[in-house]
Amino acid sequence: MTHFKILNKEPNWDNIPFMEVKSDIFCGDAAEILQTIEGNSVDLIITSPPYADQRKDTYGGIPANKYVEWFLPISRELLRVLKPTGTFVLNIKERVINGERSTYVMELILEMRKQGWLWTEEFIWHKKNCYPGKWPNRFRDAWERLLQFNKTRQFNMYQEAVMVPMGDWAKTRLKNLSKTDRIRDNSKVGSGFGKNISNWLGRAMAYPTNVLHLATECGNKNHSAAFPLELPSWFIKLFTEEYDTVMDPFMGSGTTIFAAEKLKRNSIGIEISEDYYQRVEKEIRVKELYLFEKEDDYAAVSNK
Amino acid sequence: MTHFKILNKEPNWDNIPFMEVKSDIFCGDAAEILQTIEGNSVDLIITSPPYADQRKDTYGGIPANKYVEWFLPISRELLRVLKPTGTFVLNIKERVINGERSTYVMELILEMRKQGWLWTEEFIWHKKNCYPGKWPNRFRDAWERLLQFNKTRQFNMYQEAVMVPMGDWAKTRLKNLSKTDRIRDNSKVGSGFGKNISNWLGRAMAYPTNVLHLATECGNKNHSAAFPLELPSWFIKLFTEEYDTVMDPFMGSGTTIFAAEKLKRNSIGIEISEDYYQRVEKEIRVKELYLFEKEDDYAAVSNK
DNA sequence: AGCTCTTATGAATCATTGA
DNA sequence: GTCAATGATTCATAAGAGC
Repeated sequence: MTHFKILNKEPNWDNIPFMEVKSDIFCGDAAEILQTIEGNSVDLIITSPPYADQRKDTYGGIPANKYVEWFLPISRELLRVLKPTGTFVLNIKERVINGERSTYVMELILEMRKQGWLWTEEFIWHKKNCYPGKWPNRFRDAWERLLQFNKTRQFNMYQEAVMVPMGDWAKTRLKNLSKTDRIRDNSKVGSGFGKNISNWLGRAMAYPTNVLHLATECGNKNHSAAFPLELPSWFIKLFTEEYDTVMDPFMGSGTTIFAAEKLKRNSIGIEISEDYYQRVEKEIRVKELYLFEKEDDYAAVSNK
Repeated sequence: MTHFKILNKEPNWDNIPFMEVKSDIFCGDAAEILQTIEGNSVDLIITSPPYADQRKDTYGGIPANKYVEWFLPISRELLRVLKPTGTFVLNIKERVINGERSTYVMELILEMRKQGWLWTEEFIWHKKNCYPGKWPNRFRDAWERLLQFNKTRQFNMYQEAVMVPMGDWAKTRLKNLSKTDRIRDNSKVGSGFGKNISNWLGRAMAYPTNVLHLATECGNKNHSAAFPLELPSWFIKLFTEEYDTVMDPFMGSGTTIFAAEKLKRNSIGIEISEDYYQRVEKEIRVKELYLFEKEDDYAAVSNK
């Protein structure tokens, strides 16, 4: 009954969303289901598609040399459903084949650009607790690509939503502004304590970089999530506002969908595996039940 | 006279190399000079060529759309001079052009594979102190690629040489090492953190991953190094043994050459800028002088 | 010696202006 | 219309100074 605790601590019910966002999930092939989705309707697509030759049981194991031609019809549909201001974040990493890194990711980027995608940025997900192991000619692989694609150069980005706490230096530095800071500032702004430094005042937060340090999910719930909840959460905060629509065409265990719900974004999920689909649907229903219970609690509270 | 201090503290001269390794440096165009180098003679090539449109003053700033065709003749020669067991580490990062990441690095990888290179691995250099800045649609760029290419699948790799301390105790111990301790240790063993410290650390060592966390060089003397000394040092230790040959066809300020000297590897450097070349040559001569002085000191000590 | 405090700056990127 | 030059923005790190 964890939620009762939460309820007791959070008596201001007005702020709690009640069925405000919805999660539409579909079971089926991504390329086909996508055709039923309205164009220019999605604010953020974030997904971790099956990597080549992996998860054979689920996706039939796309061979590395067929990967690009398999993905291109999907990325074409994604381009269609995405809003002009939207963003597509693709989590992917090439696997090692015969001692070499495979090149399908690079080929995919080049082909997607031909489709009209802009390859705006490549974030690095540094996996702090990557899989252990030892090989004679290779170290542990501790990073994955997070490729950012856009439809236009004018996409939405809400940088303030993902600012991180600043280091301790800020406090001391602001107390005693160094000579260099003054000089630099004066030379550029030319007016004593310029704009820059006043921006620093009272600021405890800094903008992040394009390197994300996240651990992989370690809680084993029988099914492994492609990425930790923080990963889609970070991009959802960065590229969408509340009540925007987030899509994951390879939903898997539903990490993206649950991150969206938590952040009050509508979401669309597609999953080909009946098993995964059922599990996510069940979890969504549990959440709905929780919300209904909360409605009862709300009535009880207002009766007091 | 800093080195006299070091000498006084370090009377055991036997461990110090005396002109054991040589550094051959050339001033000229890399593609041309390379043709004079013997085939199958180099154990490790590590370099940071000018990035597209970068370093215009030195290299004329190769445009992004000409980059691949500019580099391919060089990489062909590098393939020739590298030993079959050798490794080529290429430090590079694509720049942003018109809001998009440029694709020349990916195209280069694809073309180099056609030349016969194996694209074995991609290390990430996480630049902890990356360039500041703020833009409406982009975060600070905090990483660069370190592409590993090989001639054959049977390349030399000495993983034990780059093992890292494990656990918090080791970290704080390392952090608290005084400067003189580090210098003394380096000068004696010539291989990063040597005997003394590894004794303190005991057996608590782990293999690293393919993500390197290094700051860019700070407090430099007028000329900027492409990468910090630790970067070539790490790869030199990983891919070569003492008295092997290390090459940097874009020597720049000579970071790779000095790292090789310090680790007792022979080195070959090529640099097109007369200015950079002179500076490196001068520094090499200073080191030779230092070694001669040391010989005198040795005589003095043994007379006691 | 071991702290804290001070100082300097780095393969950057975007919007704007001027040729 | 293109293209080159300029100004504005800004944080983590290390070396050095001071106690």
